[in-house]
Order: sequence, then C-alpha cells, then structure tokens
Amino acid sequence: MQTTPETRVYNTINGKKETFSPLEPGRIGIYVCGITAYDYCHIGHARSALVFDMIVKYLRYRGFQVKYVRNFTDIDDKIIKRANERNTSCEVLSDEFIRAFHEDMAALGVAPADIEPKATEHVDDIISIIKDLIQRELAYPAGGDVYFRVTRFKEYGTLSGRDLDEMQAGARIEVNENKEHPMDFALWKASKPGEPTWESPWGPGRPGWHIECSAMSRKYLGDTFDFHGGGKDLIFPHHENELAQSVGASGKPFARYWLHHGFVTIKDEKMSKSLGNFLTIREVLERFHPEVLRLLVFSSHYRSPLDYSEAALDDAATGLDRLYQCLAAIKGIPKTKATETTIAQSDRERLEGLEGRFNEAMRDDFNSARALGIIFEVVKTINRIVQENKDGLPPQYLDLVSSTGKKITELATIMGLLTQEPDEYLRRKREEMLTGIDISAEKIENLIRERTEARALKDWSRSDAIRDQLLEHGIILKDGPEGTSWSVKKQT
RNA sequence: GGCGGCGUAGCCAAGUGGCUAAGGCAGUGGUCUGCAAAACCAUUAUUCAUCGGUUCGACUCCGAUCGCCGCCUCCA
Repeated sequence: MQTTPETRVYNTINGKKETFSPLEPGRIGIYVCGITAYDYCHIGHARSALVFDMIVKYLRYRGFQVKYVRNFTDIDDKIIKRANERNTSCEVLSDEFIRAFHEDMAALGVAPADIEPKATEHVDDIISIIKDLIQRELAYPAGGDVYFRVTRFKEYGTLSGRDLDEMQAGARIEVNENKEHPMDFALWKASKPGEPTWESPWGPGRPGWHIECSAMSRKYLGDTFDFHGGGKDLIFPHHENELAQSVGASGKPFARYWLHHGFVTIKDEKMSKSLGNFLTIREVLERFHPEVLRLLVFSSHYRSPLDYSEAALDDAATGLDRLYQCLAAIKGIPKTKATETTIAQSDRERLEGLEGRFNEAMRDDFNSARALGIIFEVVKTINRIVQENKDGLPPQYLDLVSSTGKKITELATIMGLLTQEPDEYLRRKREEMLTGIDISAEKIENLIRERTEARALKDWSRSDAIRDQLLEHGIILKDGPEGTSWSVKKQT
C-alpha cells in the first residue's frame, strides 16, 4: 500500500474535478444503480458494469476498503408490462433476468458487488423512509399514491443543474390530478388489479422507482456515503429525485461524489431499447473475447461517449493480441552470463516508471485510456529490448524485464485485462478460430510435413502450391527457425 | 425552447497556457524469409472544426459561427 497521493474525481453535482477524500479514512462506500430486470443486458449495461468494476478495483488496489452496493430493480412498470405479455409473474420474470445478468457479468469477468439488494426485499425500508418524508411534509398521500412535494425541497434541481420553472416550461408531463405540482413524483403507487401489491399505511400498492435506491443506500451505506454512480441518463430524474428523497428524509448530506459515465452509441446515436439499436452482451461475447470488449471500453474515458462497431472491436482485438504476445515473448528470453548487453538508461527508466505513470493517469478521474497508453508504451519498449537481445539478457536485466511484465499484468488486471496466461490465451485463440475452418489440424500438419520435405529439396513450386492450398482453407503458414507453424486467417 | 457535452492525423483516442501534441488500428519503409506470412522495429498531425479576442506565447482561456450528440419522458 502506497502513501496515497490525491485522487481527483469529476463530481456531477458541481461539474468540477475534486480531490477525493473518503468520509472515513481508508474506507469507501459506493452505490451504483443497477439494472431493471426485464430483458437481457446490452452493451450499454456492460459499460456501466465494467466502468464501476474498474473503479472499485482501482480503489481497492490503492488500499481502500470498499463496500460496493449495486441494486436490482425488480418491480416497476416495464416489468409488470413484460410479465403480463409473457403471462408470467413479475417475480419469475425478474429472477430470470437477474440470473441472466449474473451470467453476463461472469462472462465479462465482472466481480459481483458486495451487496446486490432488490427493491422487493426492502419494501419495509421504503415504507419507513416514505413515512419520514410525510412527517417532514416533503411528501403527501393522494388517492392511494404518495408523492414527493418538490416545491418543499429548496435544492431540487441542483444535481442536474436545472430549476423547477425551467423544467415546467419544456416539460412533457402526463396530467395527473392527484399531484399538487406537475413535477411531483411518485414514492408509492396504488396498485391496479393484477399487479404485485404490498400493504402500506396508504393502502395496497408498490414502491415508485426512485425511492428504492434511497432506502437501500441508506440501509447499507448510511445516510451519507462517498460515491454514487450510474449512467448519465440517470442524472435526471432518477438521481435528482433520490437526492431529494434522501436528504429530505435524513436532513443530512447524501452522496458526496456523483459519478456518471457516458453512453455507448452506435453510429453516434445512443444505444437504447426504444431505438432498437442495441446489441446484447451475449451477442457480442459470441464473437469476441470479453477482454476485447474491455479493452475497447477502457480505451476511452468513462465520461465520453463510446461508439460501438465491429471494426472498433476488431481493432481492440489486435491490440489485445499485441499485449499478450509481448508477455509471451518475455518468457522466451534466454538468460545469459554475458555482461556486454545492457539496456539503455532511458528504457530502464521507462520500465521502472510504469506503475508511477499508470497511477498518475488513474488518479486523474480514472483515466483508463491514458493508463492503457502508458502500458502500450512500455510494451513497445519491452518488445524492442527483446528484439535487440534475442541471444539473451544478463540476469539483472532479465529480472527487470520480467518483473515489468508482471507489473503490466497486475495493473491491467485492474481493468480486467491480461487475466489469462499469455500462452493459454494465444493457444485458445487459435483453437477458437479453427472452429470456423473446414480442415482438420491433422490434415494441416500432414500438408506442412509434405511441404517441409519439398522445401528441403528446394522444390519451391511444390512448396508454394501447398501453401496456397492451405490458404484457400484460411490457413496461414509461418516459417520460423524452429520449423513451420500455422495460424488461422482473420475472417473479414 | 431550456440545460449540458463534443469537434485533435485515414479511423479510434489521450493530453497541455510555452519542453518532441500519448497510445491503439490502418498505411508506408525495414529486419526476418527461397519468396511470403506472422511477429518486431522505424515512420506517419508545423497542427488540434472555423473566425475573432486576451496573452510575450493558445490547440489549451474568452466570445461568436458552423457541425454532431445527449438530457429535459422510461433508459446504463
């Protein structure tokens, strides 16, 4: 654990990068809004999970004890609607997609949150917080519903940077006679026939969307805690309303730092269910290694938009191979006793400076893109050293190179990258590619043997014919010092 | 209409009031090879949407213009 230099984070609430200091020294509480479980997750959800996975892992690497809470919304309008369409219950439906979510996260290598609470398991906590709000006259029951009284909460709008008058001007709000003010929002909704229902002081009903997060964050992290995160689209109304509810109920500060990540776009348009331009996580993982997606995601800053395309993933895949190939190459350097070979001072400094520069980047609002750039720089330096010292390196230099390799692996792991054994990764990659090829490995090996004989006889035309034959099957040959190896051509 | 963000090489993407404007992909040149391929190395922006202003000095700060995107309704 290093003496921690300051970490700076961009806080949505004031639009500034601030120096982070935890509420309690050494400990961090973070609440992230998870999914509404009624469908498979798309790449946008993946980005959210990956970004906060990285942030939590980084904070832990920095020595903080992190309590990470990410909820599931398992009761809401969309779930009710979908359950009705499918002729099933909300519970069955949301369970199914929570399971699917866990599968997707496991496939992505995203660690589970420490606590993953569900709204339906916290109805008592929700009711209790609503009572507090009513008592403080920040909420009122009306026609079986309960609404938050926005005009009573002076700071309403501070998170999203708007004020009530502005919002009303351009508002597209449904008419609701029960509400005192058009911007008042539901804390509790009277249930309609056939909907899941809980008893409450205001009659049978169910929680509104925002209140669950106020109740669950309070329960697991307390009234005031460090980080609250989610996608930019949650800033308004979800987080604005949460803030109002929580501060309203407790009279204390709520989240101290608000982190919001940018969207995944496709052709520069937001990926969303309503636009229908989304890809599910499982669809993408059918075609790409999870670390490829991670490399793409962390190649841009978490607050920027991220444009998704197959081409971008192809690029990322090539980049990932480069990283793994470097690590594999390090293992191949022979050790020599020679003392003639040296590594230039500037190169040594580059290798030794890796962790410091990596941290400089990550400390600055989790700038994973810059951090990756630094890793790639070091990889390039190592590749050059390896190239220039094919005959081997003396022990002290070999130690430097291999410990740098280990450090690269350690740091990349914060982003969930380079988690496999390099040889294993490269081997499996080849195997996976072979599945789309209409020729067996055995047959390939036989042809290679035949070609080797031809080459020994300098029968180049025969040799080239065999190479062309294999190329038709998508197999590329490589003649190296230890004989001929082969790989599968990239599919285009 | 209100609020916010973005515009950096062929593509993606960091970054800074003044040292060589990271890095990845693609391209080009080389090493290697019988020729290739793969891998590796080298190289690729006198310039940061446009026009003004502040400054000794701006791509970085300010203003305007153009273009793109997001939020204001469910949404990661």
